[in-house]
Amino acid sequence: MQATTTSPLQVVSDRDIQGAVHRADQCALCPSRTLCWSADCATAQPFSAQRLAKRRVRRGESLFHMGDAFHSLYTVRSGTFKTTTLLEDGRDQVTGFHISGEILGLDGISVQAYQTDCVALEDSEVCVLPYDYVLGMASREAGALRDFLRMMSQEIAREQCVMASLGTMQADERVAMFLLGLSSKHAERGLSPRSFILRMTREEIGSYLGLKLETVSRVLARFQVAGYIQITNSRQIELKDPVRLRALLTKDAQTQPSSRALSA
Amino acid sequence: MQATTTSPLQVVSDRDIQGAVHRADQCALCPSRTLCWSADCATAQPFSAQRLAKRRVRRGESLFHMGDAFHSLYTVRSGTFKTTTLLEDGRDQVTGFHISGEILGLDGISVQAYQTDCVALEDSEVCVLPYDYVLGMASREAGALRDFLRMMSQEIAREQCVMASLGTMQADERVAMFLLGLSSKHAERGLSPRSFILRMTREEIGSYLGLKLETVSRVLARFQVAGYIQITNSRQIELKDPVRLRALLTKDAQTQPSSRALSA
DNA sequence: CGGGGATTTGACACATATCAAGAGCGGTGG
DNA sequence: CCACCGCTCTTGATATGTGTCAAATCCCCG
Repeated sequence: MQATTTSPLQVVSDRDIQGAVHRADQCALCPSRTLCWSADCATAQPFSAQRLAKRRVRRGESLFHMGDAFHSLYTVRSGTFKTTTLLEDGRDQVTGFHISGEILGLDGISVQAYQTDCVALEDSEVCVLPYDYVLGMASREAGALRDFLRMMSQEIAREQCVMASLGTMQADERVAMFLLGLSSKHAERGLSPRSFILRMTREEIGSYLGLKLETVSRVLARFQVAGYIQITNSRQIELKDPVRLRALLTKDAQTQPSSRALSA
Repeated sequence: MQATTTSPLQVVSDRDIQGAVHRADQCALCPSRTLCWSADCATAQPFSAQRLAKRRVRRGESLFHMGDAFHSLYTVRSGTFKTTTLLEDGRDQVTGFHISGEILGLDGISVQAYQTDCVALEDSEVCVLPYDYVLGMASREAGALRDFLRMMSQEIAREQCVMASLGTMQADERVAMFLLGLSSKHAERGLSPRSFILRMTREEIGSYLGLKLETVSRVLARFQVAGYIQITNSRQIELKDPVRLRALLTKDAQTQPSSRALSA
């Protein structure tokens, strides 16, 4: 705990200082190293003098709230987060689930206030990237700028993908896409793409996919009966047949079993 | 037409050279000046030496295709564009409508290839922003970097908003939000927020909102009967009662007329 | 003036929401 | 250790919003 050390970081809030500071070289051990933008930075420009604060967020706690003043971005070091938006009439919707290596808070830049709530779904840890620091980094280091823009662009593309699924797919396809998306995220991180734990509730999945929790539950049940997946204790998922699961997304009406066939 | 002039721009493709070049000071007259990122740049750093190519895109023509190599961003000078994604099974979905001052192509940065198709809905014109030029600009000018990140962040936030509407709203609300969104875009540009032309078809609106064209048509018809809007020639829209239209979005079940009430 | 896409409108089907009840599970406290 | 509580999840019966199919009209464009 060297939170009192003089630091080049200008806008680290009190809450952000809570966690221990760590050196860039520790990023070499970070599980999200190859995915983490700040780790890339560390490679591009040795900034061992720099210190990035970490912050722990326990299950159910918020990393930031909608409307909070925007000062920092965060990269997930460990754990899982959900981001949600609150609609005018009180309903809210999950806009994303995020695990190690992903950047949180990008939507806050435009209005200098976070546009979403961000809550940990399990005990988690993030790196704090003060925005001033990010801007400075991006100005000085062409590589950092490029990487950062790439991540923002990726987020835009990801959301377009979700929009497409919400707009054109039916329940079976949405859930299949959701499971396969989780699977490939895990694969990118060297974790098993076939077996993982759902850290979110059926309701949260439904909110993300524009479905009700009962529908999510029923679809998962059908997938299990069809032998596509195996569910243990509601949360432990094993993809028994990723190929047929993926086929649900590319179905050309006539060649694929309809949802009715699945329910039979 | 000085397309043969030696230019500092490295990666302007042949197609991009088609249009006339123009000087930064012409941006002073650009209708999207206050919204256009490149115009802001012009203000921040005089770059009268720089030349930005323009490009005309006629109704129905593509500005870029999904999968095309990514070299440039574009800002809309005049006209209207739609961006669409193609799903694996052939269905496609409109992910956005764009008018003057908006930036196109942001999703291409991450993979260096456009992730969407972009088609003009009427004869239109764009400024070409070669990405190398944008990167250079962002490195040299702190203000340009900030503005650019702000626009990307805004795009992320916009998409989150659409996701929320696709996920939780029903047809009436989606269409109301769509109309009000168009209205405020027009207001930002000093155009009438009450009266404007829909440059897109019912099918394109439906695709954007995750509805079928018939549903869009029916909702608009109900809105007209209810006195919320006035439609002339299918495409000319006048918002007769924006307040009640907005109230549809904030409805607390009991106080608002249901969709059934509207249809009666 | 003709033709073809866009739009409207109706009847009906169906996927998903809604409502409801019960089971499973983990945590907590006696 | 067990009993209880609350939350999550499952499953069934029914309701309903929207999709689907079809036909007629409109209107823009050549």
